[in-house]
Amino acid sequence: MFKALGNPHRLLIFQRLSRCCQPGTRCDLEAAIRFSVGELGEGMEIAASTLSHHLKALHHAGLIEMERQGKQINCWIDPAVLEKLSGFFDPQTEFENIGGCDVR
Amino acid sequence: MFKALGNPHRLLIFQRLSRCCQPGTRCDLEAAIRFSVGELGEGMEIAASTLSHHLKALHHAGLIEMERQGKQINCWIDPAVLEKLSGFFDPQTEFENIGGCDVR
DNA sequence: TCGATAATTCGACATATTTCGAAATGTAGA
DNA sequence: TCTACATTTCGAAATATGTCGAATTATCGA
Repeated sequence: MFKALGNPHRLLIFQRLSRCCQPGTRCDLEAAIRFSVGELGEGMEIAASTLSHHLKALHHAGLIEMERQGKQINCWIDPAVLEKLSGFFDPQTEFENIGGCDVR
Repeated sequence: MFKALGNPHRLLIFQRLSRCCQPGTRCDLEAAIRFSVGELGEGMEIAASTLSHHLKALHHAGLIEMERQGKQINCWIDPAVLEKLSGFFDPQTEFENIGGCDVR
């Protein structure tokens, strides 16, 4: 997961998807902010194929979810992933691997 | 920082240093667990030069502190780094760059 | 069915990363 | 001062990553 976040383009994509709810609100899967692949690439000077490659890496790492919605593919972050990641840096929390996460 | 944590050896080193205090205890700089370079490499089948290289990368990323203590060099994590990193994954927290952190 | 739009797969290439061993540096103790 | 120990610096080599353009797949609407 950290390897996936270690690339500037992928980190930016992840950050765009991270702002999943308004301040004072609690995040849930339904409220999770969603962007299509094309929208995520806006402002990033990167070829479509490269963008696709990065999204695949993020998904493969278990960081983002993807689902086709008509012509486009929507991406979002499961709030549980954010909680797990946050907990990783808390010495009091015991870290466990997350579902779709690709561990070698 | 995530790029630095993205390597399995470096992540292991970071995790060893992360358990900075006992459950129920609050972490502080004094209580931070410290390991020498040699101790950190124990059990990792890696050349000393490679270990040194990884430690340098972690330090350069602002993840660990290093200080010579006689013949050896001690390493530890500033608890503030753990809090910052934890906060990065909290949508309610505004993330700011940390002191020694190397941003490009 | 055909064309347009959205995204992915593939192959190629330049650049980065990981790793090692040999040599160098810094420190403590005999 | 000389030696042993701990660690770093310096190339060099193998492997991995990031990037692109061209071709392909999937879906919608005329």
